[in-house]
Amino acid sequence: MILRKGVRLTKAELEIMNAFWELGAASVREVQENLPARKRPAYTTVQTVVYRLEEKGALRKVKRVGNAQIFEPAITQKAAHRRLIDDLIDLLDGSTRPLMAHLIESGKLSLEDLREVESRLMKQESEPPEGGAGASAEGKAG
Amino acid sequence: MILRKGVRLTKAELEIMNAFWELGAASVREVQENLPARKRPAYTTVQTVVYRLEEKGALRKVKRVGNAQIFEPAITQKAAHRRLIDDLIDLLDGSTRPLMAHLIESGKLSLEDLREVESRLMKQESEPPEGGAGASAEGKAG
DNA sequence: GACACTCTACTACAGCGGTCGTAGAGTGGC
DNA sequence: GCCACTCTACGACCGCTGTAGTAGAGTGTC
Repeated sequence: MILRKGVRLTKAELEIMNAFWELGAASVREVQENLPARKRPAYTTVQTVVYRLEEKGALRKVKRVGNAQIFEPAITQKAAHRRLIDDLIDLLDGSTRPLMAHLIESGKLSLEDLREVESRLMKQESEPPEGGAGASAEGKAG
Repeated sequence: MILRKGVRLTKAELEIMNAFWELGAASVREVQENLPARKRPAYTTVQTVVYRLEEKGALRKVKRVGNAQIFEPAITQKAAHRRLIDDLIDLLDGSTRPLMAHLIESGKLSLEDLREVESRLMKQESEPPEGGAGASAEGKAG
């Protein structure tokens, strides 16, 4: 158990990762061109972030095409989101109450959402998970 | 309308703010001594963070006692939490789905929580908010 | 084999955040 | 009025992030 924290991604990194999760495996060039024009940084900016993501273990090199390196995600979007959410809950002292309360007040959560979630929860309670962690494609390769 | 974004607080800043929210008005010294021993940084570290919080508008000076400055929160804990949550949702592309899904899977959300939230939601729907923003004690004093 | 083009590798830099030290000003006690 | 103590004011440093430029290596085409 213990740490297995995964990778913490910043907003810009997440932007890049989103492209990879969409494209699968891709070159820096492809990713850069896939970014929405409004927030499309210079090629080398994307390149730098991609390299840092590789160092962090969020991307991995898979092959070369011409002289271009092709990368693919080494973590799932879900895992990345999990990390973000866990960090947030940590900041909120581990309580989900303020979170839920805010979601409701801001109208970001509808009754429908709730109902769906609720039914999932009930299903889960009758059929609890095994380990607790639920690792899948986390990437623990050093 | 428009921005009204409030203040973005980091983990360390939040730690300090927690002390202020607990203590009300306090000096740097009081805050530092109130921090749990494990994560109690040097006095000047707390001081620096407090000053930065004042610049950000999260704290304000209220008086002096001896030669010590007394600060108090200029934003509510709720507002700070709101900001954190909004930022997260933004990172999740505005969708609360992954958030809810994760909360359930991680067991951080119980059926009880859900039920409570649900009843609040229903109450709200029959009695919608007035302005939309719902500002309270946000602190817009220059 | 030379050229144009692309990609990599490296470097740079500014801003923020976390951390702290030091010098000097202010204050209270005697 | 002097001293010890406390607090402020300021500066410093490092790591991370966002952003980008430049030099040079690699590649495909003639």
